[in-house]
Amino acid sequence: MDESTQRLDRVFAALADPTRRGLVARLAVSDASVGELAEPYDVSFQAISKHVKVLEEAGLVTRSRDAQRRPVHLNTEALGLMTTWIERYRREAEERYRRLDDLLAATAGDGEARRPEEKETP
Amino acid sequence: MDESTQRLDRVFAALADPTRRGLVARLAVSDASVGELAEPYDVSFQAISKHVKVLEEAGLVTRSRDAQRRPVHLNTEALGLMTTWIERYRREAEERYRRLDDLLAATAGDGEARRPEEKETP
DNA sequence: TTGGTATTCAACTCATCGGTTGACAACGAG
DNA sequence: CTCGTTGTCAACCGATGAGTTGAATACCAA
Repeated sequence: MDESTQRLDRVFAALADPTRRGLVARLAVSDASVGELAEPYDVSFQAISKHVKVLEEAGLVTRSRDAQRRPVHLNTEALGLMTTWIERYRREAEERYRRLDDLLAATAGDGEARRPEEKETP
Repeated sequence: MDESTQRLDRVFAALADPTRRGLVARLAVSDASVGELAEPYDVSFQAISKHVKVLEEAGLVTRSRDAQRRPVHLNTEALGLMTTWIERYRREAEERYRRLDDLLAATAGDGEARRPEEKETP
């Protein structure tokens, strides 16, 4: 399993949890301490600390290394990694669907409509 | 837990698995049957069938309903849902960082650099 | 009907995950 | 130094997830 594959595993898994997505949304507004992040949630402080750790291991956040004040900071580069992956395949598929539509339009009435991936008169 | 929150949970969780990301990448090229999808993998056919089910429940793929041939089809709308979520916060954060840089540039040499989210002379 | 092909369902195992509580560590303020 | 604040670590629990194998279903074909 290659390095970038594991990175993608971690960022997608990190955002698969609604609490962690909430933390990311909060951090988009400003950096915050773990205590500040935990305040709106019903779960224990430690649970939020764990969530932040997951985000950190995914590379989605970083922490300034000064003792008491350990403000959590959103890393937009990691978010960009995900959109790059997603958009690559979304665009590839949409481009294909567009070509398929063109083909169907061009051959309209010319016998039965066919999916292009099926063989043409083998 | 609201409906769109659950939907986001499922799409992100679906792409947190390298096998499922591989299936999505494959499906971007063309629709395919479960058997075709399973061929490149070492795991059992049933395991791939399960993965496809996860993608389907996340809304990432659909299946044409004709008996034997049950071709799996990539749904680009679900991919768009994810990028919409991610890009919203990425842009929000990047905009903020840009403003912070501007502020720091404007006040360069004017005392010590400060993070804008900390109170100004309380 | 009897196959054959393609796919799903069911039951099970093992690892991981989100949550809890309790103890511990690091530091600033008094 | 001692205290309070802030945060992490460790051990545990119940649920979920990915994988397995074996049986069942659904349909085309001979």
